[in-house]
Amino acid sequence: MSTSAPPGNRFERRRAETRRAFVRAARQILAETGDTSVSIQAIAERADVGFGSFYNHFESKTELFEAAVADALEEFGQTFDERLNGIDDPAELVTAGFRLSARMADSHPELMQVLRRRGLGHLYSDNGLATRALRDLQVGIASGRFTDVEPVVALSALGGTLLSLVELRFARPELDGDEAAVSLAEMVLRMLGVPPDDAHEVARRPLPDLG
Amino acid sequence: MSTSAPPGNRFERRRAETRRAFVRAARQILAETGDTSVSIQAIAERADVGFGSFYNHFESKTELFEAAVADALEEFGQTFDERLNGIDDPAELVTAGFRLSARMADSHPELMQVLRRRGLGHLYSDNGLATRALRDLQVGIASGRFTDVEPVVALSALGGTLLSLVELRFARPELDGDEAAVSLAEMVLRMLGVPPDDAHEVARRPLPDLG
DNA sequence: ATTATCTATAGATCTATAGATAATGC
DNA sequence: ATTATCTATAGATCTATAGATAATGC
Repeated sequence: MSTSAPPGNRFERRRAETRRAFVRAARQILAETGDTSVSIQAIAERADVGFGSFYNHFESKTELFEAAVADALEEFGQTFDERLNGIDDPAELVTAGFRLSARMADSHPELMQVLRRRGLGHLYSDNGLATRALRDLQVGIASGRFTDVEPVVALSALGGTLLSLVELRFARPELDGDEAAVSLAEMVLRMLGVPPDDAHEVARRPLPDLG
Repeated sequence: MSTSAPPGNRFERRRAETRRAFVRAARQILAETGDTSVSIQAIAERADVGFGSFYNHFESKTELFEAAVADALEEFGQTFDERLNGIDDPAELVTAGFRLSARMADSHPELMQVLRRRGLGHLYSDNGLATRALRDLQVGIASGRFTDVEPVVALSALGGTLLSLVELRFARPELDGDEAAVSLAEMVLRMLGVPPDDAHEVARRPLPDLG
């Protein structure tokens, strides 16, 4: 039983590390300029990895950037899982998710910029995030917490508003992010059929430590 | 008084036409693949214009694609102005705007794909669309039709949900677009503080011909 | 012995410009 | 006479690969 080593032998780990370096560099580029016409050479330099290695891991730049977006979505989803587990009320989950996202725009700008630039295109792809959100929505509908909504349309609206919050955080950094998140979450709860009074209260309920 | 000629002499019109050809080609590319790393040569070919002409109009590809997005937003805004003028109730405007957008995803796919790929980044820039939406929101707030919302946050949510509807249209073409638009508009109205019963009724009210 | 990484490079492609051509104004 | 467009091209850059090197497995 090894103490901390990831799976695979040293060879495979080394290979995986090179791949990760490429993905990390691609994520940085997506976050900073979003300009995917950058040369493979420039990406390899940023990754501090030999140029030719690229072809051991990816067939094209497109493939690399796809992997980078998937990686960012995965990390975002995992952060949600870690921070929001234990919240049972779907309405509270929405609020907490929005507030956490606003916070992450400050604490994890690189990750959130990727989301901002590429998130919309993955609203309905079957990444962990969309699946998870749909499940939470269905729980809320089944329990009667959410009413008068169709799951797919609600997923659409939830994703769109979340992205617009992220966009708002970056476009208007002078605004109070948490306040905007609470305000938007309240609106989204009403949208999901939560009575206005409840929505107001739930959105402002103290939340577990979001880290 | 000339019959149909746009402003400027023939020279200027010819010049303007070349520029338009570039913008049109750039819009097509944004709609089809969104891959802005396409070569200037390829763009010029698609525009059926000499390659060197590019530099008479734009300093860089980025500048061209910015112009292309602005052009699409402008056209979208003008379509709204044409089709939705005469609708006084801000709540009805929201519904009509959503339904019109869903329809345009079918009738003007090229335009709407540009919006889908680049719209989020222009939610808060001062293009005619955002300005117009903010004005309508403020009218609604002033008249009491919309309640419990902050204008900027509401603008954010409105833009995000609209984009998610467009995304939905393209990602799930098998769904009934108008139905989804009505359903989402109803949710958005609740979000804007319209009482659920009203929201249900208004979203389904017969609308003036949207063309 | 095997396999990934790295370096070097051929060939393809792209950008930006210079100079020729064509269209229009006056 | 003026100005935009077009063609041709120099120089820069990029991609994809071949072959050398380094790291690890067995």
